[in-house]
Amino acid sequence: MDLSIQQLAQQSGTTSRTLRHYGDIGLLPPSRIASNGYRHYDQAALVRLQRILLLRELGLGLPAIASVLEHETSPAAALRTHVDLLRAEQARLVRLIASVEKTIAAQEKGEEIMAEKMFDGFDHTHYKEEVQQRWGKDAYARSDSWWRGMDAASQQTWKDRLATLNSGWTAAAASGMAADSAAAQKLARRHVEWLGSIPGTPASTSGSTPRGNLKDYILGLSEIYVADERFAANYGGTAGATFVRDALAVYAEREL
Amino acid sequence: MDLSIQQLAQQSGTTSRTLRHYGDIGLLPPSRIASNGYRHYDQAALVRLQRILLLRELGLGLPAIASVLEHETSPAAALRTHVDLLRAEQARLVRLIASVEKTIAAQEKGEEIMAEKMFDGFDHTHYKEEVQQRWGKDAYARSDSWWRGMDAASQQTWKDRLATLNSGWTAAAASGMAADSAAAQKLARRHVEWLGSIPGTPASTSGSTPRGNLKDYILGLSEIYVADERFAANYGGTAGATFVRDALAVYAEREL
DNA sequence: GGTAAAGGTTGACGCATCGTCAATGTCAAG
DNA sequence: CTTGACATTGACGATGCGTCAACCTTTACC
Repeated sequence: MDLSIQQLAQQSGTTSRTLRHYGDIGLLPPSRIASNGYRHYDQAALVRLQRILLLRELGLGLPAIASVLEHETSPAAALRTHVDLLRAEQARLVRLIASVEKTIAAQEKGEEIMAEKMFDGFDHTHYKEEVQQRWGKDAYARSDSWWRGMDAASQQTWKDRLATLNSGWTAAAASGMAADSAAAQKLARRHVEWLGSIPGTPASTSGSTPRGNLKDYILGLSEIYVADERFAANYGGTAGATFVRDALAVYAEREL
Repeated sequence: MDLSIQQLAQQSGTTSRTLRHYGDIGLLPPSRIASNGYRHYDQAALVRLQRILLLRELGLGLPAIASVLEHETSPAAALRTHVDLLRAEQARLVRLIASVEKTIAAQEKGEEIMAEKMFDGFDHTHYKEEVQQRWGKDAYARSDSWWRGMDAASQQTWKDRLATLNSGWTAAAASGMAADSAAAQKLARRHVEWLGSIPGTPASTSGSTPRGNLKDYILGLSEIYVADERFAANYGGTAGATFVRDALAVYAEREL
């Protein structure tokens, strides 16, 4: 029951070029190569390909797919990580669209006047937004390789810290405590410290960026938590996200 | 008031490498090149750079930015097109996230059993979803260059057709007519024809893909209209989107 | 058996956007 | 004169294949 490369391509909905590429990078080697050089694939290869395509549809990169298939440890864990990345990207797009629409609206109001003033004020007024957007972009681009560069233990530690933080925030928000209470501020500090473990951001200690950036970064980030429902869901709803933002804002003003 | 490349980079928040790149591709040529080869930038260049960076933050690609800055005709129009593309990408992510979460949930329920059955049934059960997702991915990747490859007149024609369609659908849905009525079916036919003007999709006439794909493509697409609120907004709310889906489904079953 | 049409192979370039060396030149300061 | 900061021009890398190009095999038909 051998399949030729074209047959496999057609069955799975990809192209033969893609299959040769997967073969080249070792992601899906042909199960047999005939004496004339032709590639042949068996049923196992078909199944593997289907899994690859599924993971690809879910947005994983080819190296990530390879690592999932090799360390056959719980695809669910890999997917859970990935969904977080997707959410970050999704949140970025939400802000992006809002920002573009705001720009369009502003331009339509007074094209002539705005045309210059808008760009004049760019680096001052829009600074916070810029930080937000840049953060989203950079972080997503780097987080994947960063994440996969960690060993399993570090990954677990990182996720544990996140889980602890989230449950702490949720409980604090539900208890009705004040955002500037000692307990909330303690959470805020831990949150900022946790953020520091993500490289390539103003909060990362390895960066040589001045602290002024960090404050704006935290303030911008906390606004995202409120503005985007996806984050809000992590903190027990909009009220929870608002609480997180307020606590972070107080902390940023006081300590950064 | 000349600026060196480093000064400009620092002021604008980019890197000197980026500036040299922009110079190389002609997007932002240095206003003066000294006899020693050093680049120097004046105030006009700074303003231009700020506009470039703003557009980049909004997600435009460098060729798109160049075309906006050259044909200085209404940046709003360019942005409006872009926001549509962003929305498509955003919709794709929404579906992607939902899909990944569904996968995770399914896996957590019965890991051992599902692990194989899931992938067994992949190409049958998930085919529609695959079509949806692939459409979103491909379309976004290609639509930008496709769109910018058109002359202004063609762009206008295309947008007019879309606007006409949308208002037609909205009106039809509001009138309470049946999805299989003649008027609705006429709209559906026009809708499918309009879809054919987008290259790289099963609906495009230039493609040599068999008609079986087209039917699934249309069915998958119409589901998106309902599932995603962004599209629904185009058709006068969820009810409108449902109407569009039903009408397209009837059309697909009868004609494709 | 000849010939043409499919279908196969291995390169290798291209795309978008710079990051990141490498090798080298220039200028201001000690 | 030497050192160090700042400048230059290449050129590779990364992502995931699309798209030729040049060439060989197999199949089908006359």
